[in-house]
Amino acid sequence: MPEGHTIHRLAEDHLARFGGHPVRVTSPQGKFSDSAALIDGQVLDGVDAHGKHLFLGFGAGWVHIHLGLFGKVGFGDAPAPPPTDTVRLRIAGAGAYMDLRGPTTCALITGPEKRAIHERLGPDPLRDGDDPDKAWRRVSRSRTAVAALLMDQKVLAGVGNVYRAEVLFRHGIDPYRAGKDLTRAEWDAIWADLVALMREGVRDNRIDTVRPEHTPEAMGRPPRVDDHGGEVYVYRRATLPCHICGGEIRTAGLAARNLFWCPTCQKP
DNA sequence: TCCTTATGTACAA
DNA sequence: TGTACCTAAGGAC
Repeated sequence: MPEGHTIHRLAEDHLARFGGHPVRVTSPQGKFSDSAALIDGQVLDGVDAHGKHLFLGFGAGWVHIHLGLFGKVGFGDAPAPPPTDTVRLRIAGAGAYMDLRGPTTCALITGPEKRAIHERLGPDPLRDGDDPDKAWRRVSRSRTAVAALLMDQKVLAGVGNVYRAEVLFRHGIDPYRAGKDLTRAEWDAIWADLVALMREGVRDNRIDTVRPEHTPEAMGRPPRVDDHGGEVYVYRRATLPCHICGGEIRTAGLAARNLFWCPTCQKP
């Protein structure tokens, strides 16, 4: 379930549960066993997150985690139960444990390797001080559809399929519009909105994008929470009525992912 | 029990 | 553009 807000939240959660104390590190599934042995018993002394990349710092290096599409982190209270055979990484401390399953990446890397990852990622709305101008320089020169640019982690880090669909809806922007046809004001508004939405996402650990005046309650419709855990305008709402205009939400494939938008509220 | 689907990315052709 | 990879849940049989 990972967009950038999930990863930043995980960084905070790891620090809160394990920071400053030695932990047991194992790989019940086996693929991370050699590296786990190198950090087992060390102190978690720092965490970092950039886009969808999570970094856990130990004396021996950084554990680089990318959840991909299927990866999941589960926390629990100590004592940890026997792990199941799909647990790639288990970290167990005095009061809590975490199990990582199904990640695209779980690897022990060096400081320079970590730096190289930061260098190939675009600015992240959740990293204080990241510069939206860096993203604007690429967006404003590109003929690529803005919906594809928002998902390109080299342009902008942390936005995934939900935030891209929702932020374009909130700004009434057609997903197929070329990046170079966005105005500077539109880009600044999108960035500011992502900063606010994703910070809320970290705080609440879910994606909510519907403005108070558009909630079902405010619109006189029955209350509802979307089945991915938050309240949204268009994501996975294909063929359902738009919260604002009542027209049908449309879906189409774009860059191997499902795109959702309202053709009435997001005119070309 | 099998099939589909999913908030992602990398690499081959 | 297609395909491979990692896992689990839900729905169709």
